[in-house]
Amino acid sequence: MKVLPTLRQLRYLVAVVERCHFGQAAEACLVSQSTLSAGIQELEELLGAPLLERTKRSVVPTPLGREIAARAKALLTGAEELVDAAQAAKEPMAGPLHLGVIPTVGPFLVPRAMPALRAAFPALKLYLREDQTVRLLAQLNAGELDTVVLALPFPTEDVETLEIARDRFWVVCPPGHRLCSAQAASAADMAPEDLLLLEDGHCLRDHALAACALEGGRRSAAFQGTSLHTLVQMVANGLGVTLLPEMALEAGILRGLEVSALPLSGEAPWRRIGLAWRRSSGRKETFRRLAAALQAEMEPRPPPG
Amino acid sequence: MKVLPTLRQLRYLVAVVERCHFGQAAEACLVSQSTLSAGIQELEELLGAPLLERTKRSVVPTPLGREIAARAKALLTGAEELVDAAQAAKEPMAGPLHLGVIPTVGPFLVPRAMPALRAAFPALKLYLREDQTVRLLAQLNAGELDTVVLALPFPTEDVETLEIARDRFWVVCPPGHRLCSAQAASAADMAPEDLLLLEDGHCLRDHALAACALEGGRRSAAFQGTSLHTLVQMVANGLGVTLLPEMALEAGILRGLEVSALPLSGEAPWRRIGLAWRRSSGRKETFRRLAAALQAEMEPRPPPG
DNA sequence: TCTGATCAATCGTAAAATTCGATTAATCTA
DNA sequence: TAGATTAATCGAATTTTACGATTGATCAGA
Repeated sequence: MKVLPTLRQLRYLVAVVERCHFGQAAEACLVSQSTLSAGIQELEELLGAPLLERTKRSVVPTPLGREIAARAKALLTGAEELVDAAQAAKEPMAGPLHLGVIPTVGPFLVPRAMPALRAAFPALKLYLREDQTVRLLAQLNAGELDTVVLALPFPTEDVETLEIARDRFWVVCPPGHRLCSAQAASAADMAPEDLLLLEDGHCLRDHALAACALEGGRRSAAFQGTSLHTLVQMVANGLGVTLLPEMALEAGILRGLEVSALPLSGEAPWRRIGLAWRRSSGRKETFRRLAAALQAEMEPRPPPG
Repeated sequence: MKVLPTLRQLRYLVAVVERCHFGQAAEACLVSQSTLSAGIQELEELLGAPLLERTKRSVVPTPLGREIAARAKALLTGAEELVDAAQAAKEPMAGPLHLGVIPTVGPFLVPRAMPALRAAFPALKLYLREDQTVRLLAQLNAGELDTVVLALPFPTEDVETLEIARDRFWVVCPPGHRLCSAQAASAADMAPEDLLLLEDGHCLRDHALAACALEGGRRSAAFQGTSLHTLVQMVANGLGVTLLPEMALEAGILRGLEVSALPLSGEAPWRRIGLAWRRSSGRKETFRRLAAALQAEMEPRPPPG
């Protein structure tokens, strides 16, 4: 049987490699600097190789140290997931849960669903974080988030998802615009328009373009907004038309504005919203129930004005 | 920061779940029964849930216990790989290495390549194990094997491979057979023959059939042999023809027998032999060098008689 | 129904480890 | 050069870990 390092030692290493500083690492690990120093040395002795380069006032991990630290971090995440699995087996809907949401969903889903979630799962301590898809997924994989609400599909493996809503696109145009009179707008209708979209990085941009069967490459930065509210203002000022997700309309994003909205028609004129979590997570039952609750909460409502 | 179990506790749990017996598990862990018992209880207390059902003379893991044990085993494997990575970074070609080989390669590759491997890597302690592909892969993923020599492709992910040889198929037929006079045999030539193959489970069976563009379903069990030597004997007795890999011929499998051999022609009349290892392994450099050495050793030789 | 055997839990004690605070040695800054 | 910062080292206190012996429960066979 092989001699293994302890998770404690590995935690010390990860802390030091992340901070390049013994004192700060020790503080983060809630131990004294001498304890952490000794732990690192134990690990280096066990592995028979230097993991850190101590040179003139700065600590730098060796290439091997970086490699070992990465493996160590994965092990620590796995150990946490193991504990989560035990906890969730007893009480799936209890304890802290770090939930990420993309910016084109968060402001509309959170106010709408949170009260019901709080009522249904009073023991669940929900910590919310809003960011773009790629960053949320990075945090998910780093174990900093437990689960994420985002638009499907997205480019990552090692993740499981459940769909919680289909969010129809609506075309929003200024008063008097040629599309206003129609019952719906087709993808073909959109091609000649000045289409206002969010800046790069927002998945809504790509999904909106896809729903219209359009390419995004040629669109200039001048037509990019930083939030859906900004886009609506630009439409109201006659700069063009935009596509908004139905949940934004249902949240009243057009209230008090002189613009018209009509549903997008076509093959699949919506984006799919889903809940995602690490394949290795220990709380899948928690996420399934959370997804079911979100799905119920996001059921389509009477069509928005 | 979450309180984590120790790897020691997890190792105890895995040992008990695998054996359903405290005493035997303690022996396997090289600790006393009381120590192991205490360790398990610590773990159950930490996780706040029973992992084992102690009932009348027998120990059975609870569903949660099984789940936790599976996760624990993965963590332990990961920790071993971490140690391997450190060791291999210092000396890639040193230490114990558990190598699996499929039965249609082992008897021909091992005698041929071992002496050179021993000479090239004297510090490498090679432990060999011969079994069929699926079992080798199971053992590879369980961490019981470090690397495996098998035929490509095979149905598994989480594994990296390098090709080490292309092993041509030869048609072996009894003296006076209609094919004997030809320079080579095509896939079409094989269709009407009584083709003798290994029994199910040997990947050589499937790859040989594929090289002839034939289906395996209709072949009866009566035409199945348990080893390549058996097949050759059956051919010598006039029961049909067979396909042998070139490395078997080079090893002299036909010596002293009244049979003829001619190369198979066609699109890809060979099987590909490769070295495989866990994607998460810490000894990739070791495997790359081993694959290179095996490849050099298995270079085609002057065509066999 | 007893008896001996088996098995996991428990207990008390010895050994080993972990931790901390204080100190040291080295390096950098003012 | 004095002071500040940082990681390593040391010694002592504490905690953890391990062991052997024992207990209590269950089972098999007489």
